[in-house]
Amino acid sequence: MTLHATNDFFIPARTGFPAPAGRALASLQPISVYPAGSEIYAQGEKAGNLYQVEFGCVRVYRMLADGRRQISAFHLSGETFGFEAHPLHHFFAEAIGAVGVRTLLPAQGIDMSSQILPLALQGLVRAQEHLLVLGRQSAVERVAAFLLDMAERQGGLDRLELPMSRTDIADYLGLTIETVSRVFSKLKEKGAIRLISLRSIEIRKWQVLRGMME
Amino acid sequence: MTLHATNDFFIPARTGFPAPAGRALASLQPISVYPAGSEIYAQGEKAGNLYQVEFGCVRVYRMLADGRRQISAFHLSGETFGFEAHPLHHFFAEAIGAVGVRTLLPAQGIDMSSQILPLALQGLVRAQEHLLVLGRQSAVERVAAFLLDMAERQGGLDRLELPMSRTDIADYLGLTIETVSRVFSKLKEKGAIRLISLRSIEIRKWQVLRGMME
DNA sequence: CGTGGTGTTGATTACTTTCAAGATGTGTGG
DNA sequence: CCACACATCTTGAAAGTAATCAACACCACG
Repeated sequence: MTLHATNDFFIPARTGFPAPAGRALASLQPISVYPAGSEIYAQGEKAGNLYQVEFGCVRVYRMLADGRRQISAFHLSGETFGFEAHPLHHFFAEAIGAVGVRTLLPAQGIDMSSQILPLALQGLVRAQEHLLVLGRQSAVERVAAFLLDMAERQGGLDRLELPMSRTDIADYLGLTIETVSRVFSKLKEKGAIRLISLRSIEIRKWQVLRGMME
Repeated sequence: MTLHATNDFFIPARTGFPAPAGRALASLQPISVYPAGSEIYAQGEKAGNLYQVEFGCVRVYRMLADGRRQISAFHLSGETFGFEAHPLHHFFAEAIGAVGVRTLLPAQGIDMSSQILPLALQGLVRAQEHLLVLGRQSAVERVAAFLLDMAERQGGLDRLELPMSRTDIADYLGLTIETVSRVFSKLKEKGAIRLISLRSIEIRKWQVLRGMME
């Protein structure tokens, strides 16, 4: 699937998520809109650009030869992704739903390291914290951690939106969709959460979820 | 355990591992020697320094309240660690065996971002690749990936040294020591590896290990 | 030559996956 | 607006993998 982005499109950044930070980095760049499921970059492609999400959600992932997939991160409004240590991409990035992305071109001559470094470090800490979840936490703990993380990134309100499918959640948490579904049901039974719709959740007992993360 | 490093010690960087890269970053800094098991920094401490391993091996990890531990990375000679996005450390760093470390102090006024950024990105890619291992690979695959990674970082020779205990390996791979031990035995039976000693391994069938990573 | 720490091996248990079926939701065309 | 079809999600039963519990072997140290 090699859909291309509709370029040079102006879209007001209305997302329901917190306003993007650090926009000063490249305010002149236009926003590209990627349709649902389209590829932003692929493993093996030339890397170099950075991308800032304006609205929507992006998944960054890696694949094994047999089709197993691990999503290393979801990126919501205001977050920056596309960091690579080498000339070629090691990961895939795809739009979940329609996504508005500001491409930050590597300015020739100008060193933006000091602006980029904090963003890279943010990603590094996030990844390392996720290692703890994948390496040492049970299915329930993983889902609880995920919900709390998503809630926090959306402003810490009781109600949160899940822009991604169960499959995406499973591939992010290192579980199967069935297990994710079962855990959702269990949390629902316990009254910790309420499913307003499939992609919309209300957290009713923060303490229960927090207690599950230890 | 708050052992302190023996400072201002000159130790020739003889390690058996590849020579450190990027030493120009702070060639003036003295080497600190941390004794086996000592703490280099702890979660909650003020962050800001970077550390470059001169010899030995460092483990960086996180803990859950109930004692579960996830090692997010081992750092060998020449590698740099200590990156943090926030003013306080989110992780612990400890010496495995005796370790020589060059502390890179944050130079006031001078912006070293352009030198630090590639190192941070290296760590980011490493962490994200490890996510795939923890999230989607079986015990055997994890151990195989670990051995190949260690071998590669030590020059790609048939013989490799494991500076860390089985417990450390388990906590890095998200397994128990029993499972790690069993996988080692299984690989030994298959003739893929030979245990020269507990901490010294010969890889006899690279293809078998590689095949296990998919 | 004990002694404590580390590593190995075996038996059982527990959790997650896999396989399978059914339910719910969404989008399209009539 | 409804009906159908496909995709996504949920639930159940069986199977598999790694964890846990337990005993023993090995190694380093005094």
